[in-house]
Amino acid sequence: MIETERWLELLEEKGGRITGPRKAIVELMVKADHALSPVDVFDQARSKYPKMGLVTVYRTLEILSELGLVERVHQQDGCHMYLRAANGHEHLLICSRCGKAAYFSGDDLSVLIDRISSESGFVIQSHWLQLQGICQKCQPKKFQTPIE
Amino acid sequence: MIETERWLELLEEKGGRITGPRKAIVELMVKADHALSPVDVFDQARSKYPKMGLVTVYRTLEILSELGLVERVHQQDGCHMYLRAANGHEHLLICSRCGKAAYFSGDDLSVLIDRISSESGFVIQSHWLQLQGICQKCQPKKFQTPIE
DNA sequence: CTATCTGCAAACCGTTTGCAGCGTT
DNA sequence: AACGCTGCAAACGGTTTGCAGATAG
Repeated sequence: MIETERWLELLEEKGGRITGPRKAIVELMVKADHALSPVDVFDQARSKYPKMGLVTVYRTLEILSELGLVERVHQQDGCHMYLRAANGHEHLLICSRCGKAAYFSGDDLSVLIDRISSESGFVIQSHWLQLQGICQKCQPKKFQTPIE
Repeated sequence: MIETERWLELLEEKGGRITGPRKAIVELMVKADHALSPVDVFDQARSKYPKMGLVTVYRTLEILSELGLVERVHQQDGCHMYLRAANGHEHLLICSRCGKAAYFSGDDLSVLIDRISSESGFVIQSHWLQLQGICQKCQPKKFQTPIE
C-alpha cells in the first residue's frame, strides 16, 4: 500500500528508524476505519507482530501524531481514541454506536469565521468540526443508546 | 445571580440536595469565562468553601454534566477542562493561549449536513464545531506558541 | 430521622519513564 | 560499531471507590 510507504518515508525523513513494530502500527492505522484506542492498536498490532509492547504503541502513536499522520478523536466521554488525521480541509463524521469513521469536506465556514472574528476580537487560527451520527450498518437498531 | 439559582433548582428537581460545596462550584462554573480543570475548580471553590475536597469537585462536575449544564472542553492535548455548556446552537471559541472562552451562534450547517448525510448514509445526530484563536488580550504577544 | 453528601485514604488504571539489551543502518 | 528502538517493570498522576461521620430536608 502506497500510503503506508509514505508514512514510513516521513518517519524516516524525521530521523526515525523503520522497524517491525512501527510497520505493523502504521499499516493498521493507515487502513483503520474505526477510532482505535491505544489498547485496540496494541491488540490488532500483535497479530502482525506478536512481541509488540503497549509502550511501543504509545510511543509510535505519539510520533505519528507529531508527523500529523494520526490524530486524537474526541467523543463525549473523552478523547482517548486515535485515527488517521484529516487531510487538508476534511472533517470527521463518526458513528456514535460503533465508532466507524468517515471523512468529508466541502464545508465553507469562511463567512461565519469572518463574522465571529470581528465580533469577538479573536484572531481565529483554526476550526474544528465533527459530526456525530449513526452509520448505515448500525441503523437497523436505530436510535438506541450508544454503546458504553 | 439568576442562572445560579436555575442550576440549583435543576439539581434539586433531579433529587439532589443543595449543599455548601455544590453552591460554591455552581456559582463558579456559571460565571467561568475560561476553561477550568477539576483542580482549577477545586482551587477556586476553596476560597468560598475552604473544606472542599477534590472528590466533591469530580462528583459535582459529573452531576452538572449529566444535567447538561457543564461540558468538557476539547483541546489539542486532550479534554480535561470544563466549561458551562453551550445553550442551544451556540458553539465555542477558545483562546489557545489563555483558554478564554466565548460562545457564538449563527452557524448554518444544515445544507452541509443534508449533503453529508445523503452521501455517507449516516443519520446525523449532532454536530460539534469549535474555533481556536487568540483573544484580544493575548494579541499583543501575538502568534507566540500557545502556553504549555 | 433518614437518605444523601462529604472528605479522607486507598485503590485504580491509563500513560510515562528508566534502563539494559536488541536491531537498524 | 553507533545509535535508536524495544520491552519490561516500576513510577506517576489523574480519577474513582469505600467508608464512616456530617448534614439537608
